[in-house]
Amino acid sequence: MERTKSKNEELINLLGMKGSYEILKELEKGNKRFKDLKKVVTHSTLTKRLFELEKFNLIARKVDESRRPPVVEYILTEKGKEILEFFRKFRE
Amino acid sequence: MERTKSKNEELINLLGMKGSYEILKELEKGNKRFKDLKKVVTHSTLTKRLFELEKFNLIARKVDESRRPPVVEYILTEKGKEILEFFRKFRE
DNA sequence: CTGGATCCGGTGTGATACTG
DNA sequence: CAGTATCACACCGGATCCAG
Repeated sequence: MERTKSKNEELINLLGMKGSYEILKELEKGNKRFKDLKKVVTHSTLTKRLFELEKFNLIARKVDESRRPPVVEYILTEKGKEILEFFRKFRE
Repeated sequence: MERTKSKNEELINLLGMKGSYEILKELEKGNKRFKDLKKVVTHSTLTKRLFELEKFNLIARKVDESRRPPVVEYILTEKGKEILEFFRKFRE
């Protein structure tokens, strides 16, 4: 019964997890920093989701190392936009 | 932080839950009965998913009452097909 | 500010037993 | 055959504390 999940199925699981959709929607409005995204999801959940969303290339990290402390921005990728577009279709 | 989820978000959650994708893919091959679907997911999980998938009109139940015991078939709806189509796009 | 590590409680999952 | 009920367990999410 246990099967190895395809990349596709893992992506679906990720989208279903808490915070994923909220983060993507927020980034759609424009690039956001960690502290901004915390308004939308919990700290620990945010940490985990950001890591996974980046792994699937739905978001990208932009780090400015020249600043102290470094400034990190999260950006919605094209793939991320596509996914958001799709789910809009199923609104009623 | 806690918000009431939109129908759309609930649908995403459902798709991310265990068994949803497996059931839809299986029904894509043709109508299936409860016992057939058990090959794909656990008994208890199957019960829950079928109920929720039907609630969102991704699948439909067809019952033949004339038979003893009644024969129940599950069918993939148009909406269910659309969803499967989309996720195919994200294959690599 | 941007995380990581940990602990703890709630919830989905799985196995099993039971019913019509 | 097609479910329902129950219970134990694993895992996810939330809160808190720590670090660069």
